[in-house]
Amino acid sequence: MTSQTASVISRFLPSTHDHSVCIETAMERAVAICDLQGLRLTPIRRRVLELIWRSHAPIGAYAILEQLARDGRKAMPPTVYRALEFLSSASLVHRLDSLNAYIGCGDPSEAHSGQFFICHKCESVAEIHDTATTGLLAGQAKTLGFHIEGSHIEISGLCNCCEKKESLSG
Amino acid sequence: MTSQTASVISRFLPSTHDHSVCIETAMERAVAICDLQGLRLTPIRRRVLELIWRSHAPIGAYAILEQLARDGRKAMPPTVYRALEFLSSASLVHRLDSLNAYIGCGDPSEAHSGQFFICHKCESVAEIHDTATTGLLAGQAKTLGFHIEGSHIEISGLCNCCEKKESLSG
DNA sequence: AAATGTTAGGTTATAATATAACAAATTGGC
DNA sequence: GCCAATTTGTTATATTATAACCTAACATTT
Repeated sequence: MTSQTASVISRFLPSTHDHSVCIETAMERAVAICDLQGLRLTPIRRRVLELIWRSHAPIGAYAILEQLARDGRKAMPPTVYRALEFLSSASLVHRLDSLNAYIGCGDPSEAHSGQFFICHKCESVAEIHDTATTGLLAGQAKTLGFHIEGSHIEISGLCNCCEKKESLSG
Repeated sequence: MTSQTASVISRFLPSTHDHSVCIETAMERAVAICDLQGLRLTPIRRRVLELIWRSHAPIGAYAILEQLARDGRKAMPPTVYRALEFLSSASLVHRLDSLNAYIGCGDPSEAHSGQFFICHKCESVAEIHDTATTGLLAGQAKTLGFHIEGSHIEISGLCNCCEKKESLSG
């Protein structure tokens, strides 16, 4: 019954997966894309992106700041927010408004705003890009007389893994 | 092509409409619903709700605080946030995460999270409740192995009225 | 009336998130 | 090297949100 219109950008992965591979792949893609698009992935921006990917869960600006401090960099908030703005505008990361936090995007090939499923227990996130959903919303917008420019679609709940744990302890 | 599954909770209204009617209707409904559900719409909560409705645009907690101050109340932040939590949980208002602001809900008959179309120019908001959209997302959630508990769907762009103005000035 | 429980609101302080404004340094093109 | 543009540093502050503890109001039972 699920439509064929959705591309899954990131799934819920078992906690056993080798996340270092995710990070490496993401960083390589980021370099390639910035190269292609003439964007400057400076050391700070690169490091912030890497820190976001290293965090399994969405990470906030000030948590990133702490990590930078551990690197020995004495970064201040504007530094981080600037890097986040750059990365967001390049779709290398997405901001999750419901958490005031950022998550890496595995498919930054073009500007987009995905749909996010956020587990409020383990804080893992899956991102999809479902054109059927955006199509329906576009239809509704037309009816309302509204010109869509961007969207934030964040669904909260429990991933399978956490739901199982809940039912065991319940 | 628009589905029949969407109920429009609030539309984009001409700026000429008599908003005092909106406010009165909303307040009467709120009283009725709280009465029915045994919820206590205390003076502060009532006043905060009214202030949210009086604002045509989504309004933030500190703007509400200022308004309360003009009433002569010397309210502090927790007072407002408590009222907002009460009103949110009763679906009398919705929080718009993308704006850190609140908007009144014209159909608080049951707990729900709607879909919001937010004009970033005039700041007006339309709310719909489209079961086709939520149905699609539910299908995607099933595929991902995710148990949905709530959603925040916020679409930003321009309402018809503002789009016309843009094209004139452009 | 006194004791108790429950809910709402008051008060103080501070945490957490984000940006303005301007100065300095770095980069890329010439 | 020099210019122009971009990026980063720095200081200060704005904005949003909550913790923790106290008091008031009211209802129920004793």
